[in-house]
Amino acid sequence: MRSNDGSDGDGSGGDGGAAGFEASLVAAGVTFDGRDATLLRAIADAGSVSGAASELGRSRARALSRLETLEDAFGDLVERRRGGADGGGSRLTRGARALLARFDRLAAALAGTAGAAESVFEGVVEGRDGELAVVDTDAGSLRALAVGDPDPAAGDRVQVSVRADAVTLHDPDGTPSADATSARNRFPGDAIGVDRGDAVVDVRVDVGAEEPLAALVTVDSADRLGLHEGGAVVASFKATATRATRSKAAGDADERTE
Amino acid sequence: MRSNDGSDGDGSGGDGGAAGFEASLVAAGVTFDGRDATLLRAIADAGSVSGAASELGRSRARALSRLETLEDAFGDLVERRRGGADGGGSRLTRGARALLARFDRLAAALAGTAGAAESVFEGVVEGRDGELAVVDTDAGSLRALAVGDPDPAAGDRVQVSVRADAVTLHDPDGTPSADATSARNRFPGDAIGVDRGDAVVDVRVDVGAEEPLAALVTVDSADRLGLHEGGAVVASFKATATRATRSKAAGDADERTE
DNA sequence: GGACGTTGTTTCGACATGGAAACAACGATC
DNA sequence: GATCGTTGTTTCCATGTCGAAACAACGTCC
Repeated sequence: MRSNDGSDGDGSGGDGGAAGFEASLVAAGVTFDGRDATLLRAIADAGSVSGAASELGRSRARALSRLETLEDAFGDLVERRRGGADGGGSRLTRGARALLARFDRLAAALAGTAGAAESVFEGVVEGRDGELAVVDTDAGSLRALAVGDPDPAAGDRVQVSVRADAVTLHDPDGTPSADATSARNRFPGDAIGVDRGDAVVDVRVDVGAEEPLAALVTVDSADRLGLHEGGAVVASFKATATRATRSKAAGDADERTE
Repeated sequence: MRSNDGSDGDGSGGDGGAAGFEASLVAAGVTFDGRDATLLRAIADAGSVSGAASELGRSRARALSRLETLEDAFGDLVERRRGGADGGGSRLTRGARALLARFDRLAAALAGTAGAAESVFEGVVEGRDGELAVVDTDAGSLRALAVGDPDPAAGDRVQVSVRADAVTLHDPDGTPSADATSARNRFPGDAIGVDRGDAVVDVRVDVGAEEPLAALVTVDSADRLGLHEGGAVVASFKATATRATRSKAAGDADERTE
């Protein structure tokens, strides 16, 4: 099992490179990326395609052409008016605003995902229960959502990932609530890393796997638990917040070239 | 507040289009995308760049050129050998395998995130406590991680998002555990949608906001709670699993064009 | 030494992308 | 009717991307 800290040194070059990643929406073979979002926003701000193109240092013909391509794939995005007061103008459709919102959410989700440490377990699927898979890992048996194409079947080697922000920590002597908590994956272990921020704490828990399980909790929670390095703790996370994907095969062919 | 079901009909065109989105890594102005990952994997499989290029229907010269560009940005990726047994060959470096792993994790995380319904609340930041923000929403006051660039400050209008898989449901008559649960955002409400799958249940909870809060729980949990449409339920989610980002301004200029 | 199959490099040509420029059309305003 | 500033459309040109093809170099194997 490995912990992946999403901000581990991608470098900071390039236009979108501050974050080290980019996300885009795809439909009908057309990609809606940050450049397209910028164009739509500039149109909304300027109230016209010509104003937006000028602002962005782009050719109006190309901007219009791009809008047509995007509209073919994503539906109407810009209402364009020729003549009239102000000579004409353009405004975003509801569809455009929805598309931008979706793009923003994707970007935010990615930023949230990339910024959140994620623990990865290696394991083997022991069985399936509908959308859930029971996976045997070094830390013990756990339940996870089977995702990917194709999703993992019994016997498959999988990688199980869980975000640090999905992990809840408990006092090992506490009485677990009888309601939803018994549907959670639970692992007792020892806190081997406790890094305090202003209001949140990064915790690493040795649950018996190769590498520690990462948890992100509030300072309030940590204090309430009396959390300290070396102390015993119980980590839990929902089955539905746990993902199992089939392990990828890259590198298997290396032995052939030796 | 809106719920965003990440799989809401993007269409299924294009190479990566089945999922409706793509993510890529960026370093030094160079983008590492699915096409690059496919090339690296084909090289590992074929044991040579020429074999890989042939398999992919690409020109060898371009594949080699692309590898050089990628290596300038991401470090050594392919060890290439000219002559020798088999005439030569190529193998992936550790760095290449790490890069592929990182790309896969990003893709998997995004797939996991996008496939999970996400509830979005509108709100205003009332105050900050280090990395956490206290946000006033229609559903009530909650705590969330302040993310984005710049991250939200007191007084900012924000969008608060929480994944359905981060939401835990409780019996309203149950005794909350005294440990970590009191650091959670908690909202009582009524289940207005209960859609059962084989092993997981999509639940929508009316918590008093404009749109319902989405939760993804196991069938076991739902049964244990006696969850049914119209029934009272308490929803909770960790502050550290909640994100607050500043609201975007697109569309504000629309009134100017009226 | 010749054969083999790879990497290394270059040239050519086709296609895609995108800015600059120009002409045409539109509808409100004066 | 003329003016204005937008949209609509087209052409031209420069740059970028990428496959096809060819020549060169390499090191093992026969």
